[in-house]
Amino acid sequence: VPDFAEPILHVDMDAFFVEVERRSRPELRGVPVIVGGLGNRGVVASASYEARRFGIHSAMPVVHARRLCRTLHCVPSDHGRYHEASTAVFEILREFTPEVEAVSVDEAFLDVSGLRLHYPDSATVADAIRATIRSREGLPASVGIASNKLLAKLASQAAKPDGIRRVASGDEVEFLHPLPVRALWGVGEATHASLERLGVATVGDLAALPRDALVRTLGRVAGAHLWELARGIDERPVATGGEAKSVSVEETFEQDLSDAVEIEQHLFELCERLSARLRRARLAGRTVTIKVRSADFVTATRSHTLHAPVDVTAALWDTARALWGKVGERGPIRLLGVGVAALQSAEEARQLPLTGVPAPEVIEVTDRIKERFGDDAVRPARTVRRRPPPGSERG
DNA sequence: TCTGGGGTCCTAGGACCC
DNA sequence: TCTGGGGTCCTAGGACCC
Repeated sequence: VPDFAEPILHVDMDAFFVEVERRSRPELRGVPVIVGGLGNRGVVASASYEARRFGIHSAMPVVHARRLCRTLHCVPSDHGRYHEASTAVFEILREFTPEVEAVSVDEAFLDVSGLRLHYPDSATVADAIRATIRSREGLPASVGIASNKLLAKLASQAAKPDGIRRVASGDEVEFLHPLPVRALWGVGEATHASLERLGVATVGDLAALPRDALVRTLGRVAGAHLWELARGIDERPVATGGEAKSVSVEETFEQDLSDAVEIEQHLFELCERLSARLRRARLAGRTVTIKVRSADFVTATRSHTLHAPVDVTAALWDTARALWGKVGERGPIRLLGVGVAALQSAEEARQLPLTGVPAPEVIEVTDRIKERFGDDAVRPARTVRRRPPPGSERG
């Protein structure tokens, strides 16, 4: 049996968060909908195709989207549900082949070479995948089919919404060269601006540039990579597995924070959330980073690498507080974040004894209480606000 | 219009080591 | 007095992705 000529599939869920909401809320079908943060600083996370016709797109501030479409339905994000739906979709993909690379919560590459004894071609596999996701999960997916990841990804974009598109071997350059350079993986706003200055608008223009010129303007790795992509060359394999390299939490405040005590309380709460996520994932890490964005949107990071990996709040907090002291005065704060990198599994990372760290039994018990009754069920006294929240009687 | 949250990877300089 | 070559690790920032 000959190999498939186009063995790589890119499966991309259409308006994923919106479609998950629509399963349980029929009134959202066929109308302009966005899912996103609904606070005054929220942005669009997912927009229905009806909403996109108004010029609405991901990452756009919600207030702006509302102005573009008077009848827009705005739904607050519920990441727990999207995560569940994502798990179900990935289970379906892995029923077809174990060669699945998760790109994000709603996107994956598949190498379906191994199915050549069971299907006449990879397009038939793609049809079966789409039909299964539709019937079992009630969700639309688009699939791009090609000889490599770059082209499969671009093909799925061309297939959207709820479609399928194959780039036949031999037709790669014909498909690729008319596309705008911005469509290429790795060409963002900054690279696009640099390329525009070189007179590059399409992928075809890019392919006409000498390799040296690209490496000079974009750097060694990015330049060389882009030069190959412009020719349709992409030998990156579909990589399964892929362990997390960092874990982080961050929060943009409804109003910028100026009060030092309040800032420290938020930083502490972030350490708590991060610690809970690390332990749930059975991970610990050595490099702690804090992120601070001031009112003018300028972002600074400070990081410190410890001798031993940590996962408990107290250890994260000790380091985060010391890093906060290194940031210096920068006026009102818009965002705070805490992250951990240089990860190891918690089992191999036996922690050194640290002062102020609660006994393992205490941590285990509070984790179990939170699993059962929610994250707010047990909290350190430090995270209790000094002023009562609006509407509460005693605080 | 005014810019979320969670990630990955690259670059560049400095410290440090052989 | 003038001071190599190469490697790793750490830190800060930035581009990019969904």
